[in-house]
Amino acid sequence: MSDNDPLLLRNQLCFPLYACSRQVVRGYTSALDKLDLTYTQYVTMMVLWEEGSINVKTLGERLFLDSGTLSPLLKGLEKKGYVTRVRDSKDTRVLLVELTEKGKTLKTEAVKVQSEMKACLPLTEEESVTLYRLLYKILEQ
Amino acid sequence: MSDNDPLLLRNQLCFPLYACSRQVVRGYTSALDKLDLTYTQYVTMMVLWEEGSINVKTLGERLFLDSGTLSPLLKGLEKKGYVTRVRDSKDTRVLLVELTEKGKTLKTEAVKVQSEMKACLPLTEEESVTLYRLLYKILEQ
DNA sequence: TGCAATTGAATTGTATACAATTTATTAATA
DNA sequence: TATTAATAAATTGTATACAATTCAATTGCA
Repeated sequence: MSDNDPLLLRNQLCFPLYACSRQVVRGYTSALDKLDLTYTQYVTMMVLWEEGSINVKTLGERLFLDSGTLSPLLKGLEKKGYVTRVRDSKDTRVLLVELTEKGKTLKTEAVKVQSEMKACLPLTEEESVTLYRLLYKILEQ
Repeated sequence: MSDNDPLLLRNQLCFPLYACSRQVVRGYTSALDKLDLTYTQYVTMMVLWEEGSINVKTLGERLFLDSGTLSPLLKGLEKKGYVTRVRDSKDTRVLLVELTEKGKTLKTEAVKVQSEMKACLPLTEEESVTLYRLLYKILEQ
């Protein structure tokens, strides 16, 4: 078991990525309790706060998620009263997801969660930018 | 909707972390098919290739996972014949997980998967080191 | 020693992820 | 136009994650 054994967990890049992602999502989970949102629902709402309304396919492209994840998730958001789900009359295959007033209102609370979470991050502004760029470099490959 | 709106998905650090982690895990998933391992099973095996045997609590500390995830996962690895699960005779609360011969043998194949995956990463060696350090800085907070 | 507190796994319940398949609808073309 | 191909969601099935609870065993200590 040498230190440069590529199979050691501590020599892997994928593992801290995987563990760190879960840790951050876990951190958000408790902060999001007061909004009655899970982390995945939260990022979905973020797209909706930006777009107002969006179809499932486009939403999936933004979040790198497919309908297998989004279909039940969006039904959950509808049940909470944050979005409506309506078929596009031009093409009934397409489902349009739209913010309700209640969903729009939630954004105010979300801003607080966001700054709260950002304050937890033990990185300088410069380090955050570096991390951000490296992650997108991988994502955009 | 201004560009410096902190709630925009593109202004978040958590989102690329979350999306990137899933993308990398998804990449491993297909490469790991030939080993009959999922990604989480793979990192578990990595700890075992390093340690030989380990109890569930210590394994959980290494992987940042709890028994809710590990208990069924380890049963799966046992069913595949890669590990054995035996109670510690000194303290029967403790479950010892140990590599089988078949499990040890698998490491040879895993080395190939590892170099295959590393080649896919669009980062320079220096960038990888930077990313690694930033991720552990967050993980160790 | 007797028993309350602690500990280590397992279990329960909920919510993802995601590959694969299915269903309904629309587009394309012979 | 009649089919075939393609597309968008939904569904199905499997495997995590993880909080919360349970269960059995061990420790601490009055």
